[in-house]
Amino acid sequence: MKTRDKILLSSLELFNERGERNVTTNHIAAHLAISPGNLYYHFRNKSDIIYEIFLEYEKLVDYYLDIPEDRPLTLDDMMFYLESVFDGLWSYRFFHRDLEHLLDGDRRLRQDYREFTDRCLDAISRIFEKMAEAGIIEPQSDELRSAMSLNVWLVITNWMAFLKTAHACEESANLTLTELKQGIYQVLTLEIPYLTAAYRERVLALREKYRPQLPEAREVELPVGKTVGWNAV
Amino acid sequence: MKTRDKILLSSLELFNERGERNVTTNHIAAHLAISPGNLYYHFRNKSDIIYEIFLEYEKLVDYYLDIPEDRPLTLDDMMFYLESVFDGLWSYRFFHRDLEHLLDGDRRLRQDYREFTDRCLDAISRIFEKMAEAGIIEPQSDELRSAMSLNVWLVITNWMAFLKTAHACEESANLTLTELKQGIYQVLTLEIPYLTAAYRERVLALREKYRPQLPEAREVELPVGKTVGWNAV
DNA sequence: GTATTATTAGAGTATATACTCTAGGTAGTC
DNA sequence: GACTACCTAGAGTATATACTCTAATAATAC
Repeated sequence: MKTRDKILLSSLELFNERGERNVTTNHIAAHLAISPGNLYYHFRNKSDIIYEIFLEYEKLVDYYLDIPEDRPLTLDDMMFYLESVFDGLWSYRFFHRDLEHLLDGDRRLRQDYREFTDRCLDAISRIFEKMAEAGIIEPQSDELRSAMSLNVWLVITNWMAFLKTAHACEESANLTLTELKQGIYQVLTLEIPYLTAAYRERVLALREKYRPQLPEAREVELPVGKTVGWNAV
Repeated sequence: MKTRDKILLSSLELFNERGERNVTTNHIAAHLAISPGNLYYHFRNKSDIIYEIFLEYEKLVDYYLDIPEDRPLTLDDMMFYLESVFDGLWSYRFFHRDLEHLLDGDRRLRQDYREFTDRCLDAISRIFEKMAEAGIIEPQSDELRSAMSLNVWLVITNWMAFLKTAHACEESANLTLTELKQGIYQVLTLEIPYLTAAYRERVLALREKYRPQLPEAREVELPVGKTVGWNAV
């Protein structure tokens, strides 16, 4: 593999593990056992590395969210979208973590990210529209669909932050893809009231698969008698 | 005012304006025209300052979310909760911005914040419960109510980040309280399908008051023909 | 007044971070 | 073999940041 690609790969890996804020260009170089000078031969600065990684992320999500216009959507499609989006979120999880700071440091990125968000919101809205056409959910007004889509976006993009801050016990350490995908449970919660009678039971069954499990570690840690909070029933 | 209080006040102000990451203890001291030594006489370190500010924030929100158990809830109550929570969010807006990093730097804060989140989620859930008792929304299962409350929390706490990243045009600069409160529109969107016939129209009317206005600046900046994205109808 | 305590100034330090610069190596081509 | 384009090493730098230390000053107690 070319050094340039190795730098991108290692950067992504370190960013995801430790957070962009805690990874310096020197760390990246050290991790690859190359010199800082070498790294800076391939990239003008740290922002450039981040920007290139964003372009990959963007490409991936755009690919996932390409909605077929020649056929109706199925439940399988919907689950594929959800699974894919959370996979993408996982692979580039450093990105939404320090988003605000990243955008403050790079105008291009800010502009591109805004357009990216707009595209995603349009895609979510379009998915809802086609789900209504397919009889999975009741049709909604454009306005409601837009607002709903935005709520879906907020839940999706911030589920990880919630896990890391409110949920994780120690040091926000080892989060798993499985835990992340419990966000699908939350997204499907948003859809429940709009489901048609024909599909309601099937979607609820799918949703059950993502229901968060009570983490043992946490229960042990809590004082006896205390509620488990967000997960309590 | 005592120097100690002045430090807390200035820190909050600077953190809110520039983000915690961009404000050093030296900045705070300079802003107050005191010496770094003086600042460190009053606080052991930067984390201590942040922690004290968090305690204030926590106290404020706990006060707002104190739910009266001796009478039913009204629509006015609900709007008061929403307005208050967003006011609090505004006053301490630096906090949710760099939350993850702040928690990584202070164990006490991590623990306290987790308990704070749990309390807030319980409060939201309790509000839904009492709104059902008051006939404003249809009653829901415990499980659904918990999941809903969590979604409400996600929307509330991340609405500002959305505005700053996806919405703001330049440098995520001047955000106003009014814009922030458009988050109420999003929260009420979550409630719509559960509203009872008796209250539906009234809540929808309240919601309209918070509907986001198309920002002129943004439309001008966009290429002709491009959709406005999250706000498009 | 004197002793004690609380407060403040301000120079200074250890560490880190993004990034530069020069010199040299390597691979392919004619 | 020499020319060229690409790649790499590694020491070095300017700046920043959180924090310390000492000495001086103000406030208070007795």
